[in-house]
Amino acid sequence: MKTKQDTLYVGSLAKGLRLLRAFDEGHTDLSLSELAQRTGLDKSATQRLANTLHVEGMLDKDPATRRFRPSHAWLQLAYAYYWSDPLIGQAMPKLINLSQELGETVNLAEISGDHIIYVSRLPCKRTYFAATIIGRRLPALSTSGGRAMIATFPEDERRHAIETWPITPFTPSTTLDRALIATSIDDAARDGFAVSTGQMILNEIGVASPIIGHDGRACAAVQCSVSAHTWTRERIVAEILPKLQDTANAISPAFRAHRAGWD
Amino acid sequence: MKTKQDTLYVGSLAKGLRLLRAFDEGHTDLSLSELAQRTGLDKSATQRLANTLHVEGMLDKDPATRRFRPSHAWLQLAYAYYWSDPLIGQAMPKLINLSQELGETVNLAEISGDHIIYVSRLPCKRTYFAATIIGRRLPALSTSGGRAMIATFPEDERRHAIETWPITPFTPSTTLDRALIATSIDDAARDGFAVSTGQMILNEIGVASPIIGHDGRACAAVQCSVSAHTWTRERIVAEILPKLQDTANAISPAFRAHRAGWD
DNA sequence: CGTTGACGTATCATATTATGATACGTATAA
DNA sequence: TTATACGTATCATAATATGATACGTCAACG
Repeated sequence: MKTKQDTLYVGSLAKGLRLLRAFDEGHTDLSLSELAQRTGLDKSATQRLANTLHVEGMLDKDPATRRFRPSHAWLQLAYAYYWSDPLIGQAMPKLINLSQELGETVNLAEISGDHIIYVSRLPCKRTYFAATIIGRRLPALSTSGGRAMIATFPEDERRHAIETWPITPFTPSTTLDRALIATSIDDAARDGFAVSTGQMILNEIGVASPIIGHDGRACAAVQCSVSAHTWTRERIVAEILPKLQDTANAISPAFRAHRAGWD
Repeated sequence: MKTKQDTLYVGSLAKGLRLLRAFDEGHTDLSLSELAQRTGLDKSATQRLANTLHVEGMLDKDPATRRFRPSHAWLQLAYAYYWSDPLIGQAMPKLINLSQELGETVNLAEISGDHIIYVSRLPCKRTYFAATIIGRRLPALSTSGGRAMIATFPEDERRHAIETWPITPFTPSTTLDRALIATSIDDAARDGFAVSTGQMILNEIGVASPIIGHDGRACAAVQCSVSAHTWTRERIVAEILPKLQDTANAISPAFRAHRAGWD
């Protein structure tokens, strides 16, 4: 990996990207000062970079409050991403079928370092907002999708992930004990699917089945989230799992040959 | 608007953004040379900027082919966008209900200059890929959503849009005659909804109802696309339209007070 | 098998370009 | 009114991006 003092490294561009990344769920619109504060850049630099992003259409600016916001261009980037990811095109029609058959929310998650990221979501029921939008990153160890994927890794990688990947306590019932997670992943390796309960929000049950890539490793998972108020683990395994696994298995072969070793 | 030779304009950042925008549906992964060609930058600049984007995690790079691809970070930007757009949070639960009631694909479109952009899509049926992913921009005049929105504009703006906004012939039946489009928009102004047939793909009927913002102007629309093989205009008006309009009308008041004059 | 060309990579002297301290104008609150 | 915080504008300085150039590798071709 290149160091940041390299002659092949353009500092101004990197700083501009920091402005973009300053926006997140807790920071939906930012003033110039807030932007400077969050990026650690000084006021002048922030001013110039923010203005550039505004002129280039990457940031909207409220003329009254002078606050900046992500622009529609951010969605256009997502659009380009969707075309570039070979998995999406293969998976989308099958996911639509699945969500119609189940009548429950269906997600497609990919591994992204030690997190999973939701790349497609088909909400069928009212849930909390964050569960309805794409691009959300969650610690892989705390999600059914992440566990389903890790379960397909070779022994040493799997152990390394279980021991070192991050866990954030989202709810009181988020599993912090890595031994318990190891058990859950062992189960997933044996059964071919993973389950998580109450990891991200209370009374939520997630079940996921891996999409196997070119080398036997999963790089994605089909996942389904249901409420513990209306579902039991037994009913999930009986009614949801078969169709979920069929879908994941149908996507896997279509996906092979694509996506070798991008880093 | 600032000129590009301003001291408040950081050229390197703008050039970096051009690399990002070089990716689209027809260009899912690009080599260094292709990147240089598409951006008009010389080889050295492209090399440095692409390397920076790679180091910063904005571009993935295939170690074998040395080709660049959008990274998961592009979806994270979309995630941030969703939180920042006040309309989304209001609309999402209502859109989910609507799609469940109708059993047909439901979209949320916003106006973006002279185009519309799909910010949320809830596909229920198998359709072509581009119709299932967010961030797609289409000429406003050729879409039911765009027409529904334009119909809410004051007379002069409406006429200006009809006369000057772009039209791209996507299908043989795309309406190129602006007088016909004017009629369609007049109808929409009278009826409170707009219809389009075969504009983007053949045998597709779109129907849309505007979401009215703070000043009586629409800045978004709820839209539904169905197949002409299974639907007639009459049945659409009878069965789909009432629920579609209810949804749009339910979103409008919740949305007011937000989103003043961002540019 | 050697040649050619296309491409990705690396280097470096030059001056273009970003820098950030500073000062100004304005709105809000004390 | 005064004080404070913020967005905006300017400018001399030097840090940083520039792009011409050269090198290494691979594949196609004669």
